[in-house]
Amino acid sequence: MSHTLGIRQAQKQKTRQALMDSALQLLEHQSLSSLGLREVTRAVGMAPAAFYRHFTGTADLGVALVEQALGSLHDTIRAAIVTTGSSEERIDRAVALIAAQVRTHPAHVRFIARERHGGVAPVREAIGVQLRAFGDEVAEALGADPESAGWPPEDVRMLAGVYVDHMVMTASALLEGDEGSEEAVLATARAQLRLVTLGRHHWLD
Amino acid sequence: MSHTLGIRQAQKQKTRQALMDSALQLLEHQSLSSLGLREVTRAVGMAPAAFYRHFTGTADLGVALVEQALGSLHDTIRAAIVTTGSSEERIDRAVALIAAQVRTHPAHVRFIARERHGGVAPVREAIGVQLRAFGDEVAEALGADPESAGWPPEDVRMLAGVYVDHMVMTASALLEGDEGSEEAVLATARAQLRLVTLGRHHWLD
DNA sequence: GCCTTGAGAGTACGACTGTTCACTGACTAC
DNA sequence: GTAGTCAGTGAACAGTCGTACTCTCAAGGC
Repeated sequence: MSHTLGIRQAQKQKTRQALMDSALQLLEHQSLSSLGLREVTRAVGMAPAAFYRHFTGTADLGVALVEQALGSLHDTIRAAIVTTGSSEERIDRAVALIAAQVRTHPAHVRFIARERHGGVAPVREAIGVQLRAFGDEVAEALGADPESAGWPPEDVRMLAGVYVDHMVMTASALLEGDEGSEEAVLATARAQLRLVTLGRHHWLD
Repeated sequence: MSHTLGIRQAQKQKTRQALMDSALQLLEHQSLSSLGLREVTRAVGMAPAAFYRHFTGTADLGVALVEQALGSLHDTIRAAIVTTGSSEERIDRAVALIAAQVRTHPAHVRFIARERHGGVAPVREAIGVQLRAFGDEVAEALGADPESAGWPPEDVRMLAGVYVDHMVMTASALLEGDEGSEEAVLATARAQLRLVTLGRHHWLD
């Protein structure tokens, strides 16, 4: 599949990426429904009309951004679930993973948090699909865990939903707080996961 | 304090409310950062310049909407926490309360969910203040509960945060799903609360 | 090597935006 | 009763917006 693509295609993908990067930067201080097509092209330094060579409109660009922000995260998350160790260690690793993701890709995280309930329906839908996919994958991983033996599948899926929601909440909490409060947010996140883990241990009592 | 206010002031408050109502309606399909001042006045049927008699801009209007959407909810939530009964009964009542709130004021709930991480900083801040106040109030109510005896205050506050976050998540989940999936969302919400309650029982083990 | 393709430039269009200003006329204080 | 206050009007301002059009010219297929 990785056949070398021509100079032309390569250049097109490059400017497409430039459009997405500039858009992501502009979205730091506004939401997608107010992002102008001209605004993006101006930031990249090209004519407005050229935008249409890559996207049908800003909504389309938003969907592409969702793909980029969440598409590559599936394997990472799946791997995080199946790590071994005590509950405490696994919680630490999961929270550290979220913190790392927020630190390395803050703009992507902000975009997802902002547009998850934002005003652009296709983008909302795309994020919903991705998060539901995360939930399914986490549920599958949890189902394989011996601790989930005897659990009804819908309860496993419910628990997976808690983990995914908590991940999103923690990520956006990290963005909102000033950088000094990072450790406090992470400590709360760990405590919350401990609470859930405790409930999980006694679910079938 | 309830001294009859003149015809003039009454009329002003009336149009102010009309502006807020129209804005809320327009915000059903877009976010605040893309809401135009002219758009709102057009919906109300008055001249654009008159807007400034009531708000300094759309951000100011948004903050007023936050106040209206969440300001009156404090007593309701506080009352919901202190109800008696078994854990199961209390969970049912809490979830029913959320469902009722979403059913009676869907536009307000959508606005809060959308702008909580939206592109307008003052509005984000106002929502954050209100939700933190909810958390504090819930924490205070939880602290009075005999079940929380021996809990460190920060753990009580953490638990309160879980409840508030869960409330917001459930509310927005109700909005996203089609009306047929309401009972499924509520069932999941109840299960999640049961999980947290279970963890709560064993927190000090 | 030539012919086709297509990314991007440049220009122009009408519609819409936030903000200002002088104004009107119903209410209110005295 | 009269003078002043002030919510709302209507016109005008300079910008910005999305979109359509023709044009250019480097890359790629044959």
